Amino acid sequence: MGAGEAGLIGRATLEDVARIAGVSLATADRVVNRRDGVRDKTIARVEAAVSKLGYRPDPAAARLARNQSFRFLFVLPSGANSFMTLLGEQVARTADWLAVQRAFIDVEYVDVFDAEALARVLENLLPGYHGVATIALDHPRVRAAIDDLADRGIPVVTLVSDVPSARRLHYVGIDNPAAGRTAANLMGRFLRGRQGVVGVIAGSLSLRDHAERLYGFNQVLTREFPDLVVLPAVEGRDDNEQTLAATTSLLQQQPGLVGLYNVGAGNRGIAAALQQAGRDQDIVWIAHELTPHTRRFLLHGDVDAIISQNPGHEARSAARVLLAHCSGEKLVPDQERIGIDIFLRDNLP
Amino acid sequence: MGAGEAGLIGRATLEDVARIAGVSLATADRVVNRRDGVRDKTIARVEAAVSKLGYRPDPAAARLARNQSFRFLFVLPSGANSFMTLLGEQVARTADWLAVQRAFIDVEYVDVFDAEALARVLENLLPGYHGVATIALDHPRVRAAIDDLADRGIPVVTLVSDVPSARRLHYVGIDNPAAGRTAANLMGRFLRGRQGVVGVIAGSLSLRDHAERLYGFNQVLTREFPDLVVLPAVEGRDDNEQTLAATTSLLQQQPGLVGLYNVGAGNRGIAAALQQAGRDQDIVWIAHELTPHTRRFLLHGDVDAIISQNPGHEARSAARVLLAHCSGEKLVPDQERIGIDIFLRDNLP
DNA sequence: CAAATTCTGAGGTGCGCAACTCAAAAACTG
DNA sequence: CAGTTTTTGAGTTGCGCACCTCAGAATTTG
Repeated sequence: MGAGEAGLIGRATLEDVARIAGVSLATADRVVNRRDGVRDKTIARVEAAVSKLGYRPDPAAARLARNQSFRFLFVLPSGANSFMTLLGEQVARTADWLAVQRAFIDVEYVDVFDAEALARVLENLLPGYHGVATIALDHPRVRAAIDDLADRGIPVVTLVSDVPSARRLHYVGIDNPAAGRTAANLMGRFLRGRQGVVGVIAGSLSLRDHAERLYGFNQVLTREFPDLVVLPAVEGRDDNEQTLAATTSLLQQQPGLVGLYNVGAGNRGIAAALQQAGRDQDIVWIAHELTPHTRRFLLHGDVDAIISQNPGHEARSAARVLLAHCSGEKLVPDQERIGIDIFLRDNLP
Repeated sequence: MGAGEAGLIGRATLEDVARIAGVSLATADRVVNRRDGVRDKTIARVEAAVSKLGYRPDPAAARLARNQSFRFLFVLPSGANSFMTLLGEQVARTADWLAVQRAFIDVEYVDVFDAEALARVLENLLPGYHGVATIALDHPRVRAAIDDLADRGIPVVTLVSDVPSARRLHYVGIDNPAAGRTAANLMGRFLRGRQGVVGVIAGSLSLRDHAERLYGFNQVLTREFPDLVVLPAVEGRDDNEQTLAATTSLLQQQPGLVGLYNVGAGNRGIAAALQQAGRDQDIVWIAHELTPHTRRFLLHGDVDAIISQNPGHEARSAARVLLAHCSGEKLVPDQERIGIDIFLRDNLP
């Protein structure tokens, strides 16, 4: 079963091309691999044969012959909230999957909030790496480190959080302003007909992704839902304790609170605060990132919607982008587009 | 750049395994390929070396050596609504991508509603195909045809619409009851505080996916939103004209209509009907499948939410599942899970 | 027209593996 | 212990390609 039958389907080989073009294998090879020393007329003949036969070099054989392999470094945050833990797991599984493609992933962990530490890792990248993927921090030294790597021909992809001004090859992650707008849209519609105040909690306003989400959220909510008033964001440092405290004081100071948007992590803190105040079912709460915790809160009806990104997709996408860049293969662009997922209780995976 | 360095990373080869195990290459090969004629003691020695070195056969080299290739048939509906057109395009792009993996896709078109025709195609499958993917119809003869193929060792994956009772290898598509529940959830929340009637339009109640969505929709709406009354579904045959007519008469007969759920295609008909009645902004309309048309309706504020599935993901997933099955590779399960996408105006791709 | 230059053909090697043969060695049998 | 069977070693071939050499052919130049 599944045996042989190569000739049946007739994938054209370089030898076929050479025969059809009436040249030798060596010349055909020179043409397809863009080596010089071939007359234009001959090149045209070979290319005609290529397109006539629909010849496409077998990438497996090519990689085998070139005997090349790639090594990538993933730099992930060490202070692990649930989402980052998921991402770490997915990177590990991606490594497994990539090994099969003759590519290898190493992972290094640095403190999320420590831009200097991240920059140091990038600056001291060991030789031998063909690419880097990292959760970037938008900081001058990080940006410089990324540009340096780019200058050295080492592609960098930013993961989850971008540094648009740096010469990174690619950003793998969601459109954060759009995510914020989406949250606002849901918030506004879920609160239809109610007036009141909407609280916002962010991890840190100096995290680019959080700031962008906030921007989008405010934009849509103030413009399209004038019955609702958005409070200034308070910082929870992506930490459950601090977020609990912040939420509790928010609840006390704002009796008219009808909605809560958590831009970052720390959702367990919010759940605890709402429960203590007995308002877990009544306040419309929108959170980010589907994790075991937020999933539970959603199923219980505490969280009303989760805006999320798929860590598995992101890990694989980062790897694919790096690999495709290094080996000159092309990729399917819309396979690498990370969507803004909306999860309600009924469409949970 | 990107050159060589194979040995640096040290992917172990079979030869390494043989040397470490103190056996010949031939014996190592016998063990890893489960050929017999090797003593248990020797097998153990080789396997120890395999795990010690972390040896994993290079699948590219293996496929090259086996010189095997696969051929799959995709059976798609010919009566093309927008979504099916998208799916067709994505299958074509997948074919392109698969060619690189030494696998080939042929596409055949049959009428969506003609179960007999579909069954005939499956029954008369040409030899040489290693697998089939099809938008299935839940019909006895189709089911029998699928089971027959399964008996002949030809894997069948159902695409978009399933036949759970048949021995298909895999279903690539969304959980349709859950999609219906998701639509109901959104409908209920978007209509918070309003009372009235919700109309439902389906392509055909004999299409399994439509019936399932309907079931989920009714279930949630009646149970959780008692202020809303769901009308019996009317059929639009996934056709713009018929759907226009159905919607128009619905609008006339139901002055209290506040929501509209279209389970299938024909959304252009709905848009026209709503516009003619001047109710395009007022009625909450939830539709399925993100296409150029529904996208436009969503941006205009006519459609309030789109429940969708990603045709590109589905096409690639079907191909990956078939390929992995045929070549005995394993796949990443959650990469093959098709999610229920929710699109609002703000999170459109 | 000869010399210099540019092209081209023929051939080889190796990548890691599958699949095979054949002979030799080791392990069992009676 | 001879005879049989099972296990192992050594080797070959080919998959499609990349990359290399070298000699000979075709073309251009002086």
